[in-house]
Amino acid sequence: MTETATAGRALPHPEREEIRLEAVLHALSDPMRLQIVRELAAREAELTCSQFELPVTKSTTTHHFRVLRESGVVRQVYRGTAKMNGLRRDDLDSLFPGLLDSLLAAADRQSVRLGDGA
Amino acid sequence: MTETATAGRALPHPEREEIRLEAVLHALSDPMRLQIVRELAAREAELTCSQFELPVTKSTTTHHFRVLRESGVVRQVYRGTAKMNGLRRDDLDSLFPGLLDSLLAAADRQSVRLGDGA
DNA sequence: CGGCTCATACGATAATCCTCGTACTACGAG
DNA sequence: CTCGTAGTACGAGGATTATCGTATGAGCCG
Repeated sequence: MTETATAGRALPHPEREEIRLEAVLHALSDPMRLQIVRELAAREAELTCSQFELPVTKSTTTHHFRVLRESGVVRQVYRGTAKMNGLRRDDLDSLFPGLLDSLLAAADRQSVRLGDGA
Repeated sequence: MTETATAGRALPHPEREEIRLEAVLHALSDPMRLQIVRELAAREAELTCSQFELPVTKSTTTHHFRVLRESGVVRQVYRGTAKMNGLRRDDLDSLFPGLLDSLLAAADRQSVRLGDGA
C-alpha cells in the first residue's frame, strides 16, 4: 500500500518498443512542446505541469503534455494531486542514440541565433 | 542566358537563416516525407520526383516535395521538364550540426527494428 | 506542329490539430 | 466534512493538413 498509493491513477504510456520516430518528431515540432522538453532537459529533474509558464490555458497545457506522453517523450506520474513530468531519456537514447542531444543542441542553437529569451 | 535557361521557373526556397527547426521536424514527422529524405540521403545524388515509388498520387507527391522545400530540407531545381531534388545538407549541418545524421540514423534503426522493407 | 511526359495549380473532402471554456474529479489541508 | 488546488474530460471553433481528381503548363521528340 505504501507505493501503490502514490500512483492513484494510471496513465497510459507507450512501451519503449512502441515509440515511433515520426510521433516523436511530430511532438517536438510544436514550439510549445519543444519549449517544455527543453526546460525539462535543462533542469534534470521532474517538474509538475504547473511549473511551466506557458502562454496558454490549463486545458491546452494538459493537451500538450498528453501528446508528449503518448509519443513517448515524457513520463508522467501522479504524486498526490501534482503530476510529475520527466524526460524518457533512457528509452529515447536506447532507441535513437544521440538523437535527443542533437535535437536539444539544435533547439539551443536556434534559440541563441534568434535571440530568444532563453 | 546559358544557365538561366535551365532554370525555367524559379522555386521559392527559404534562406539558410530562415530555416526553422520546428518546420524541419514537422516536415520529417510525416512517414512519406521521411521516406523521401532517407532515399535522398542514401543515394547521394539528386533525384527527380518521379523516381520515388510512393503509394500516393502525383498531386500528393508534389505537395510533400513542396513541404520539404519550404521547410528548407530539400533544394529543387528544374532541369528540362524534370525537377531535381537534393538534400540541403550544407545548410542543415551548418545550422544544426549533427542533427541530420542523427535523424537519418534514427530512421534507419527504426526501419530495421520494425522490419521495414528498407 | 502534335503528342508525350513531368510536374503544377486549383478545388474539394475528410482528418487532424491547437486552442479555449466549462464542468468535473482527485487529493490534501484545515 | 468543506474548501482550495492540480489537473482532466468533453465539446466546440478555427486553422492546418493529407489526399485526391481534373485541368493546365513547360519542355522534349518525332
